[in-house]
Amino acid sequence: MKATPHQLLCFQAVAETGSFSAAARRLGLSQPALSRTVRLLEEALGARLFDRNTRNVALTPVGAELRPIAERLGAEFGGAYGELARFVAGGRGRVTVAALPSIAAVLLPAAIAALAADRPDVEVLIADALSGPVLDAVRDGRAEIGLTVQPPPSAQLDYRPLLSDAFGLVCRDDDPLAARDGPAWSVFAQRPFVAMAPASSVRLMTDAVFLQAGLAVTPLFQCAFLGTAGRLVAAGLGITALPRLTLPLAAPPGLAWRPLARPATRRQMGIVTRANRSLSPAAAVLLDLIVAEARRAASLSEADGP
Amino acid sequence: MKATPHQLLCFQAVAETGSFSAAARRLGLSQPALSRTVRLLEEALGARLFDRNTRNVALTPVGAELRPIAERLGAEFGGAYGELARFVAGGRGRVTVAALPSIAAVLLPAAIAALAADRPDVEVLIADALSGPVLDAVRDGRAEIGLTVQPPPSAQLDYRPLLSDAFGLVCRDDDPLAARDGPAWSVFAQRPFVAMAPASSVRLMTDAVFLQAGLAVTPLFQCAFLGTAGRLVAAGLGITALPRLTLPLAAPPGLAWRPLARPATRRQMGIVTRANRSLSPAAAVLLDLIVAEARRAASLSEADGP
DNA sequence: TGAATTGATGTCGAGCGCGCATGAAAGCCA
DNA sequence: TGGCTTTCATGCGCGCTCGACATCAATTCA
Repeated sequence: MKATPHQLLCFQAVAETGSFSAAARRLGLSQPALSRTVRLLEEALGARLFDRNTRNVALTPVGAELRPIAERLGAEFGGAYGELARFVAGGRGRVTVAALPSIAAVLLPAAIAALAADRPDVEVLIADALSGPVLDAVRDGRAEIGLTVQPPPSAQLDYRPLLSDAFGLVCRDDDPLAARDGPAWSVFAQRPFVAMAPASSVRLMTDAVFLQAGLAVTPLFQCAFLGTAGRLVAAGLGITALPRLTLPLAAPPGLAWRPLARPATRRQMGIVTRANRSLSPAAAVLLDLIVAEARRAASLSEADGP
Repeated sequence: MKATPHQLLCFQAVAETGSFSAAARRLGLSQPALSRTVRLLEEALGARLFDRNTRNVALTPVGAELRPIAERLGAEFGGAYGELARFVAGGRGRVTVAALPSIAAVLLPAAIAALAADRPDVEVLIADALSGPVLDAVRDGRAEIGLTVQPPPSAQLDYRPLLSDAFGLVCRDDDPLAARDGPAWSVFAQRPFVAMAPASSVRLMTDAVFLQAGLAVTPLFQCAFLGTAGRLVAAGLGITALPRLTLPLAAPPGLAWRPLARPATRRQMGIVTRANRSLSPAAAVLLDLIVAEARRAASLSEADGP
C-alpha cells in the first residue's frame, strides 16, 4: 500500500528513457535493482505500469496515469524540501528580537544590515520594550532573542553577556563639570537630575547607585526617551547619567560625557534566550552577527572592558 | 538527504500528540522505534525538530516550519494515491472504442449503460468507422477496444470472437420471397440488389459470397448506412442481404428477414485489442460487459450459435 | 526520598534493496 | 537460418535499515 519516493523516481526514469537499462545508468543503479524496484511498485499499486518484453518498454494506461502524478508529487516534494532546506540554512524565516531601545540602537542596526545583505528573505521584527516585557517576550516565545541588561537568573532563560558600558555624567559642554576628570555620583545631589522613566533599565541602575551610595537625589524630570533627556540637559535644565554607548541616542550637540567614579559603574548588556529551546537557524545567524557587532563595539570603545 | 513519507508521518504524530509514547501508540510502533525514526529524520534534515527532555516535547522553529509542509505533502500524497487507486479499480478513466456501426449498435448500448450505472466517472468514446480504420485505431493506440469482424491474423492485434450472426435475405414482407423458407443467395442474381458501401464489412462479405458462388450480381445502389438500405428495400426498389442482428438498424416496418442458404453464411463479430498491451482497468471492465452482452445476445438469438 | 512516567540507548533479529552472475527472448546480420 | 547482441527477468549472497525488547537516565509527584 506504500509507494516510496524512490520507487516513483525509478518509475519516472524508466518512463522517460523507455528503457530499464538506460534508466538504471541514469539513476546510478544496476539494471536488476531497477527491475525489482519497478516490480515492487507495480505490486504495491496492484497494476502493471509497463508492458514490456525483452525488446520494448511501453507505459500501460495505469502507467500513463501515474506519470503526471509522479511528476507533480516529485516537484511538490522537491519544492517543499528546498523550502525547508533554505529555512534550515537560515536563508529564509522570521526572527523577532525584543530589546531595550538603548541596546537595540547600539547593536542591532549593523547586525541587521549585515543579515539583510546576504539573506534578503529573512524578516526581522524588533519589539522594543523595557526590560521586564523583554524577558516576558522571550520567556513565552514571542521573541527568540532578547537584548537587555543582565536579568535575574532563571531556569527558563539563558543569559549571555555581550559587553559592558560605563556610566558617565552627561552635561552641557560649557558646564564646569565637563572639565572635571572622573566626576563622582555625588554631583547629582547638588544639581537638578534628569531621570529616565521608572521601569527603565537606566533608571533602575541609577536608583541602585544612589541607594548604595546613600545619596538623596530627587529627579526633576522623568523621560521615557533618551533623546528627551538629552535635550533637557542641552537646554540647561539639569544633568544626568548615561552609559556611554547610549550617547548617540541622546544626540543633541553641545553635550559632554565624563565617566563617573565612586562608584565606577558599568551597565552590562547581553542576550537572553529561552533555556532548552533551539533557535531558528535565521535567529542563530542573527545572534552571531549581534555577538560580532558587540565585539566590534567593545574594541572600538577604549574605555570599555568586558 | 532523504525524508521518507513514513518519517514525516512519525513527525506529524509526535507534533500532534506532543508525546513520543502517545504517538508511538497511535502509530502502532514501539516508542524506541519512533524515537529512532525521528532522530533519523532530524539527521537527514540537518536540524533538530523537537526540543525535548524526559518531561516535555516542543517543536523547534524548524519543526514548526516542517509541520505545515508535512501536512500538505501528506495530503498531496494521499490524494494522488486515492486518485490512482480509483483509476486502477476502474472507477475513473476514459475508454475509446472503435467499432463498426452495425456491431456498435448491437453490443455497445447495453454495455455502456451498465458501465455508466455503477462507474459514473468513466468516460466512453465511440469512434464508429469501417473495419480498416477500426483496426488502425486499435493498432496505434487511438482506441483500446475494437469491435469488428474477424481481422486477418496479425502479430500486433489480438482477436477474440464474440458471436456470429447469420446473413439473411431482406425484402418487403409482401414480397413472395418472404414466404420462402431458406432462400438461396442466387435470388440476388434475379432481383435488383441493394448493396452496402464498398469498404463496409457487409459488402466485403456479400461480394465474397457472390464470387465464391459464381453469381453475377450488379449492385443497384450503394449505401453507407443500413437505414438507407432498409428504406430502399421498403420502397420496393430492391432486396438485400444483412446479418440478423443489424436488422433493427435497417428499421422501417414492413420488412421481412429470411436466413439465406447455399451457402449458409455467418458474420463473425469480435473484439480486437492491441497485442501485448495492457488494457486500462476501465477498459477491462467495459470489455467484460461487452462480452456478457454478446453472450446474452447470442442466447436470445435462436438462430445464432458461436 | 521513593515510585512512576517518559525519552534515549544498546542489542539482536528480520526484511529489504543492492550488486553480481546468469537465464531467456527478441532483433540484427551475415 | 543460425550465431551475436541487446535487453529484461531471476537466483543468490550481503549489508543496511528498521523493528521490538530490555534497560538506563531524568524529571515529576506523593
